[in-house]
Amino acid sequence: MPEGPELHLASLYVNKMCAGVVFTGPVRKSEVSKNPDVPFTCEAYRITATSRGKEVKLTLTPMKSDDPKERVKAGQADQPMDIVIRFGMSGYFRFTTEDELPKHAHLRFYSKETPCRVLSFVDARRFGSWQPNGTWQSDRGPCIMFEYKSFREKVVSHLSDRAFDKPICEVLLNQKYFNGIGNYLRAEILFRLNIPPFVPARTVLEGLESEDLCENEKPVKNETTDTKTSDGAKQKRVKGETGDLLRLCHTVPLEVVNLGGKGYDPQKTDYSDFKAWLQCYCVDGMKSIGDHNGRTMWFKGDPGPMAPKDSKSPKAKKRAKKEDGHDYYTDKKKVASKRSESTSKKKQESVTKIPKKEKKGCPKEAGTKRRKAVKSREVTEPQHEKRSTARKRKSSSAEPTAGPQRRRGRVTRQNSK
DNA sequence: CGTCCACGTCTAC
DNA sequence: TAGACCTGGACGG
Repeated sequence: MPEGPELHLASLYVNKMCAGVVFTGPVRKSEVSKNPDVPFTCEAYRITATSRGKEVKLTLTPMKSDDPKERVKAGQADQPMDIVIRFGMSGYFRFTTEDELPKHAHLRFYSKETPCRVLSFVDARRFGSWQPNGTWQSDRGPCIMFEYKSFREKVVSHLSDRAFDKPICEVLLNQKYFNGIGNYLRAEILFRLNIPPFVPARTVLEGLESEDLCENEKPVKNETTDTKTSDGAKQKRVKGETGDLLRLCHTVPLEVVNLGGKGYDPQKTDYSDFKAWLQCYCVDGMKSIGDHNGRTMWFKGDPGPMAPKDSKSPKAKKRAKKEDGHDYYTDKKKVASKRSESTSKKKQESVTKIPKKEKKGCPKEAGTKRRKAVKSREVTEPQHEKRSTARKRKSSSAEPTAGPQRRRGRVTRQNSK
């Protein structure tokens, strides 16, 4: 469960489950983990957590002891220790009894209770990592959810950085500026504003103010914001009910936090609320192509000018290792797209592939009905906005029109040229 | 059974 | 800009 919202929900989970619980002894690591040992042991300590972007920090705090001398002799901690954890693609926390330890529980903290319980950092793929006595990774930027002001200022004041030469969808994954945004969030955010994913990032971001004028506005109605029609330059007309791109990098993740559940976690029972929340990522009827790093970008409509010509894919990798020298036959697969057209106008359509049957890789609803999207046409019709919670769930089964609609329009494609 | 795909970094040619 | 690093679920044959 890896994007900002999931990491934050994980920290809330730890604080809730471990409130009042006393832990004891050494912190234990699985045999198979290549991460460092955590040199901490204490007769009695507590655990609390905080999150920042895509990292969680656990703080182990020794409880007061009547006999400091004894403690020191026993090699016990008397000072708190912070452990900074990154979740990789599959990390999460679980608090269980000792005999219910989840498979892949790579870092464990034991409680002092008698049927003892264990707080585990579970990580099936082991892409996650931790650092004892750690600090927030220095090259990661401010948290998009809880350090919004500095996050925004940092982006706006660094637009000349070459990092912004790339397509906006790829820049959104750059943790130096967007700490907490991941693959599903970038799709949902760009979708809400109808921004083509492969448009140069700087083009989309320049003109945004370092201060979010939206912040102190009420529910903000159709605040249409003027536009200093005064010839040249940018006209700020941002804002609307939604806000600009940077603001959505803050509010959209918070929506997931407010869903409660566990965010992206197909195995979870309350995963359906999250699935119902998704409007674009893995949604039927949406398009998807691999970006320049081989990550799947989900979107609707125009891919934008910087879309990969020949959708790359780090797939097509390991080819038989038999022996035969000749096998530079290695890749093919999605190169299936026609080659037609060619120069002149960049008509896409060859790059975008619409899900034929079921998209692999996107978790199906276990047991329940799948989410159907408006396959026929894209809804342009204003629906009744009804924000609020996604408590409904269920959303009637056979509803063919339960999908994502709600186009807000107003793209604000500024830029000069 | 085998292939493809997955919420993310990392480092090496 | 490729791989490497991993496990496991969904599909296809």
